Amino acid sequence: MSSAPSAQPLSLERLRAACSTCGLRELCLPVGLSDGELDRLDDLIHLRRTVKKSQSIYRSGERFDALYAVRSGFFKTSVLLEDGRDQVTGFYMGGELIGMDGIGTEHHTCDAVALEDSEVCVIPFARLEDLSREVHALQHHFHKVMSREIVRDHGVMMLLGSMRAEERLAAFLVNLSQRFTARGYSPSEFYLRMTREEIGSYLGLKLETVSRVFSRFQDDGMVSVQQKHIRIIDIPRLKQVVGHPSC
Amino acid sequence: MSSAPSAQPLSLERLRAACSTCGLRELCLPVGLSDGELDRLDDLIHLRRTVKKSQSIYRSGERFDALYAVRSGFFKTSVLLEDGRDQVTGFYMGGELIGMDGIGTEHHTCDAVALEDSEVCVIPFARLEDLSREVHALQHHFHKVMSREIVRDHGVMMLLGSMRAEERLAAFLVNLSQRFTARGYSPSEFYLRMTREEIGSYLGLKLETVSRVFSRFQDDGMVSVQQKHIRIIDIPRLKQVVGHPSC
DNA sequence: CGCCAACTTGATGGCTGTCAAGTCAGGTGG
DNA sequence: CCACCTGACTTGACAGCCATCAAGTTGGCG
Repeated sequence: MSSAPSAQPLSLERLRAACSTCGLRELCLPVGLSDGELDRLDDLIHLRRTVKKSQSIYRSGERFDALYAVRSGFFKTSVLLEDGRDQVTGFYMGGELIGMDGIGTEHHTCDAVALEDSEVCVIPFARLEDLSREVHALQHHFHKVMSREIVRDHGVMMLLGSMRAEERLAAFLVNLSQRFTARGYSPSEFYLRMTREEIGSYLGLKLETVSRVFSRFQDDGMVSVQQKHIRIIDIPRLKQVVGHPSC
Repeated sequence: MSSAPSAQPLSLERLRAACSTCGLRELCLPVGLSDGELDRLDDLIHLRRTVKKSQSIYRSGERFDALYAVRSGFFKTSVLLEDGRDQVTGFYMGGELIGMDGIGTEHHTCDAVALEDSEVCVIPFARLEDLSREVHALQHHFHKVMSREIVRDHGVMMLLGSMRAEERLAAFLVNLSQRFTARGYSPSEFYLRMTREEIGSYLGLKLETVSRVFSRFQDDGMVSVQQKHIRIIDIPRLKQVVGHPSC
C-alpha cells in the first residue's frame, strides 16, 4: 500500500517539485534557508501531487507520513463527529502547510479536501525531521510554522467563543484579504473558493446566516457580493466591525 | 530585564528541576528518552519557578524564550480582544507544556495564569532546539506534543462551532476526567480549579448558562455538583450526551 | 461575625437556527 | 440555440437556545 513500485495511482504524478524555483518559497517551508540548504530541501521534496476539486489529500484515520505544502489551489480541513456533524477547521492556500494534525498520533485526525483543482508538494515527515536535525534554520522555521498554526487556532477559538455573526464574517474576510495580499493578489477583490455552508461551518454559523450577513454588509456599502465574487469596498470599516460587539 | 545576576525576582526560585526524578516524566517532555538522554535533558531544565494563584507565567506581548512544563498546580491561557473581551484558550495540568504560542513570533500571544499555587519547570527554548537536533527521540516527541496541541484546538473548535451548551459541558467534563485519570487521580471525583466564568469563556457560554447546565446534569442524576466539587455519577451517559444534538 | 466573590435561579429578550419558498448561474441534452 | 435541471444562494417567517438583567444564596476568609 505504501511502496507502489512503478505504476502510479491516480492523482499522483512524478513532477519535480523544486523549492528553489518555486514562487512561493518566501511563504513556505524554505524561509530563511541558504542556497545550499535549499538544495538539500529539494532532495527531500521531490514529489508533487495533483488533487482535483473535491478530492482529498488524506482522510481522518489514515496513516500519517508526510506533510503537504499547497503549491496551487485551495483546501479545507474538517473534522467529523460520529453523528454526521462536521466542522471546517481551516482553509489553506498557496505556501501553507497541511497535515500537522497527524504527527501526534501518526494518524490523521481530519480530512483535507481540495476546493478547486490543486497541486501539493509532498514532504516526507521522517526525512524532514532528519534534515531539520542538520539544518538549524529549517528546524527553527518548522517550529515557527507549527506555532503559528496554534496561534491561528486560538484566533478561531476567540472568534467562535466570543464574537457575533457580523464580527465573525468580517474577521474572516479581513483574514482572507491579508492572505491574498501576501501572495500578490488584490486585497479587495477575490473569488471565494468555498460555499456558504463551508464558511458557516468554519465560523460556527448556518449558511443562511452567512448569506444574510453578506447581504447586510452589502446594504451597508462595505462589500459588494456577487455569489462567490467579493469586492471589499471599505476595509477599515470591516476591521472596525471585528472589535465591536454590535453597533 | 532578562539577565538578572544573583538577586532573584519574586516567584523565581533556583530549585533543581530534574526530569529523571519527576513523577510526571511519563506524561511530559521526557517520554521515550533513554537514561543517558534524560540526563542531557536534566542539564537543560535546571530551573523551577513557583507561580502563586492568579499570577502569570507570561503575558501577551512579552518576549518568548522558554516553554514551561507544569510540575504542580493548574493553569489557564487566555487571549484578549482590544475591547476587553477575553477567551480562555486552554487549561493545563501536571505534565503539560505551556508557551508554544510564542515560538512563531518570538513573542507570547496569550496570558498564562495560575489558577492555584503552582510550579513550572523552565525549558529554555533555544537550548531545547539545540538538544533536539542531537536527540532524535526528543525532537520527535516535541513535534508530537505540538501536533497534539493543534488537534486539541481542533476539538475545541468543533465544540464551539457545532455543539450545544449541554454537549459542550459534557465534553469538557469527560476531557477533565480523562486527564485526571492519566495522572492517577479519580476519574469521577475532582475539584474544579476554575470559576464558572472561566469554564464559560472556554466553552463559549456565559457563566449563568454553565451554572444552569450543571444544575440540569445534577437533576438528571448524571453528576453531583457542590460548588467546585464534582462527582461524575454516570460517565457513559455523559459521553453519550456529547454526540447527541439535544435529547 | 460580616463581607465579598462565586454561584444559583428566575424572568425576559434577541440573535441565530430552522423551515420553507423562491432566485440565480452553470452545465447538459435535445 | 435554448429549455431544462441542479446545486448554490437569497430571503422571509417563526421559534428556540442562550444572553442579559436581576435578585438571592452559599462559602471562604479576615
